[in-house]
Amino acid sequence: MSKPTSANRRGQLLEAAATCFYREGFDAASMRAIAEEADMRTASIYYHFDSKDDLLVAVHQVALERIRTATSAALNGVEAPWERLEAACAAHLETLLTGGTFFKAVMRQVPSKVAGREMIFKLRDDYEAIFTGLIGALDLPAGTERNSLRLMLLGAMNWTFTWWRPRTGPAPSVLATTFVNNLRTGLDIAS
Amino acid sequence: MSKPTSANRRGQLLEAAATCFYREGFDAASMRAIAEEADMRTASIYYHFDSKDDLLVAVHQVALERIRTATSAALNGVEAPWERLEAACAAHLETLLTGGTFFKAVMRQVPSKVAGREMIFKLRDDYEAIFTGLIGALDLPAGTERNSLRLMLLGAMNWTFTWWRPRTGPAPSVLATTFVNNLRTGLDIAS
DNA sequence: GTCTATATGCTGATAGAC
DNA sequence: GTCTATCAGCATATAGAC
Repeated sequence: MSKPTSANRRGQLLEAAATCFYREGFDAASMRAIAEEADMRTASIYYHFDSKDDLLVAVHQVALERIRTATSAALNGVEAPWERLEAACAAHLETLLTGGTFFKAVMRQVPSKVAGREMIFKLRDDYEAIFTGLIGALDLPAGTERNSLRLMLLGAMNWTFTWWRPRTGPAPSVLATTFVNNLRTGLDIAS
Repeated sequence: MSKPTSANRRGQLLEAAATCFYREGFDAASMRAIAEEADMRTASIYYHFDSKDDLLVAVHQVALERIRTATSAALNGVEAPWERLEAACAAHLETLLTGGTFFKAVMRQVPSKVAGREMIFKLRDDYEAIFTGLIGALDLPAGTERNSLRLMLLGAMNWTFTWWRPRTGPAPSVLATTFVNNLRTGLDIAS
């Protein structure tokens, strides 16, 4: 039982792949670099995964499953619609910014030639549906574009990884409160 | 005068590079593909640019200079602070979404190993300073985080290229109005 | 300015021993 | 399950003719 098994090496490999994909980008990350990060030889990867593209899809599956769980869990016991949205944003940003390289590897443009691209988009869409539900539950002014609102909020959040830095950046939960409050309360004091 | 000159071929090459960088991503775009797109041989590129990295920096220089000009021009004759912000957002989105592949090639994560990375960040920061100014001119509620507000708005806008599609997506100017109004007027009707 | 030809190294992936 | 060894192809970049 203490010998390497397919299962535990697979997880280790996924972590290594996520790290390399995040650090260098998918195309620039070589199978050799991933193997080294996972402390094995290049050929051994192919026992666990059929191809580099497969590895990218698998990283997305794990990452989006984890962030979906975290965001859903943050909603437990929160009742008011705006508080629920804020809780979900806090969990999303917390996971994205401080949850490890896994998520930063995933919240970016998908390479155009990857086999399994459609699968990756589906996984992402499934996760983002949580926010469609939360925004659907809000009592909004007549004529508010809920779809644009969701994309605006997700865009603001997913762009944070381009500028946020561990020590100097605002705490993810503070950022979530700021973003949601900027939308909730009007910023134009003259109106 | 009708012969190829350094100047006109250079521009053609930059367009070709932007197209390839956008379509395939920087790392996946090969010098061969760029050469083919520009209708020349690979070796000829090196007469105009020293390296692939140089080409990326040059694409950024042209793109950011153009979008800076467009956004600045949109402010002419607009006086009210919120209207100025909206006009700038409309110009930004218009250029980004319908101004050609140049801009979509630029508004994305910068590859980590590119020489001239710092220059690219500087160019981007210089452009984004326009928005720092516009948000600085707004009369906002006490305690509003202007920096977070800028990053939120730029994030929402720069993320649009991941989901916006020419025929089905909302017009850029409509999108700008929606984004700015979502911030300007409070969305929480109970407050 | 653009070409042909090529140097040199790295790529993803496979074969087959252990 | 992991290894060594290797394949075939493509990468950026250069040399030098025209």
